[in-house]
Amino acid sequence: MNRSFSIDSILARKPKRKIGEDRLIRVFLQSANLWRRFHSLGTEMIVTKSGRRMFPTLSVIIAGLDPVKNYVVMVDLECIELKRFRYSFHQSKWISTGPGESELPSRMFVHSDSPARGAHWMRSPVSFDKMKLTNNQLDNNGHIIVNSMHKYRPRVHVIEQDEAKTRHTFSFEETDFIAVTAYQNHRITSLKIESNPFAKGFRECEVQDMAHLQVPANFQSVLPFIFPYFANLTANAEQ
Amino acid sequence: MNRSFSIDSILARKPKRKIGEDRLIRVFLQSANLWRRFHSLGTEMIVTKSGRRMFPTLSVIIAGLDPVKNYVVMVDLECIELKRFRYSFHQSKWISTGPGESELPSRMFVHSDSPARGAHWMRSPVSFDKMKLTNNQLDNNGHIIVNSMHKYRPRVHVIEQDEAKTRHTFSFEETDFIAVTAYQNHRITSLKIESNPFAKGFRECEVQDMAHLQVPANFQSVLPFIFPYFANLTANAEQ
DNA sequence: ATTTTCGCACCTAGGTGCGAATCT
DNA sequence: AGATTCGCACCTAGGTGCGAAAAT
Repeated sequence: MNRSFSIDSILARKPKRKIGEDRLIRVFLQSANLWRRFHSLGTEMIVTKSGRRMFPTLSVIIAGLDPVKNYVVMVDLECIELKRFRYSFHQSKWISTGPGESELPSRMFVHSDSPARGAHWMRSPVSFDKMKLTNNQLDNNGHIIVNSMHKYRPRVHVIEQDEAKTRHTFSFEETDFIAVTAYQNHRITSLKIESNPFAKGFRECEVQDMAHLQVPANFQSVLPFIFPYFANLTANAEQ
Repeated sequence: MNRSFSIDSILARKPKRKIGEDRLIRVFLQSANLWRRFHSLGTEMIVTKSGRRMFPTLSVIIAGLDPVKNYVVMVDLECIELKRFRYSFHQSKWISTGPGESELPSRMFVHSDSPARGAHWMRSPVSFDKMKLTNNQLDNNGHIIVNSMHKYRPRVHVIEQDEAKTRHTFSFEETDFIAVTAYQNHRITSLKIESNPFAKGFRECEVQDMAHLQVPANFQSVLPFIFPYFANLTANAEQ
């Protein structure tokens, strides 16, 4: 059957979308499983004067950008509960202790690839591993300033570099964390040690069977190389 | 005395320069003294399959850019003598041995800050320390491909990101080098070891006076911690 | 005979939590 | 008492030339 359309109805149609218009930008969290393991325990992030990385690292996969348009990608921290927290070792949980610090707008961590075309951002996961948190309110190293014992949620911002500078913002509940100067929940400590390669030194290795170990035949010839080392240790200890 | 000008002579004058036009871009070599010490001996750069950094690092100070205009900064290598070289240990000098490989156009090392505004490039020295040289003609890590035993001169290119894409190219005689897979001139080796922090392990330290060193009092108590280590070494050696 | 490759010990540079000391 | 700081040992990650072995 043939269909006919009135001129009016045709003119009333929305214009076809132009390429690059009304795109649906999507952002997916990387390492979501690891984030969830921390989240279920109550994620803590160490914060220091000189700046400390986050672990897990915030890293996202971005889709739906215009490959040839330029974008700036950045992260900031939203203080998601305006109160101060304290960890009750007794109850093994965080309890709020009154209103928190008045929160200034968070600094932005601009990803160093910015600005770059959509094709670049979508080619591979975008990692914010260089981002550091500090509790130094006077920091001038460009680190993100937070208040210890407060709760934050990272936000990823994708800004189109045209006249409109349209901003798209994404965040993930799994990445909530409380800023601390020292870990409170020892389960968090354990999970960090277990999963962060840089903390491998604190992992409890499986105890090896050392029954077969013997003093090597050449041990005597090796001793002279050891003496200065220990002598040095002693000398230092005496200072 | 009054001077008069004919209408014609006034019309024949060049128009006044507009801001941002006909700028005199200048590029200065960093660490020029170090480069000259190598150059006077005949600089050699190690080249490997997996890629090797240059030392000294090519680093330049850029001046005369338009602060708000965008530029791309890149480096390539010009093969400056189309012949193959050989080091005569006898005469302690490089001698040419016939025509070299036919040289394909060099790959470009694009500085990772590109594109950026003139203000950014002029703010601090622009270092190409991430650039790596390879002799693998099939390299797909984006390293700069060179022929061993050939002579090169790095070129710095500054490209204006406008319609014209004007390219300005700079190079420095002090940065000439011969690509090698192993150092030929032992004076070059010595100067590399002396000046490259990563080669500190090969420096001849001043021999310390160890007369004061003695076996520490607690040496016996420490021994158990050493035994497994050496036993391990021996076990490995026997495998 | 000359040139290249490869594993290695030894570095630089910097990211971990620990625990004693200190601050508030 | 709770929160923070700081030096430290122990890691990751990767840039050095060495020297034996291999390739050409």
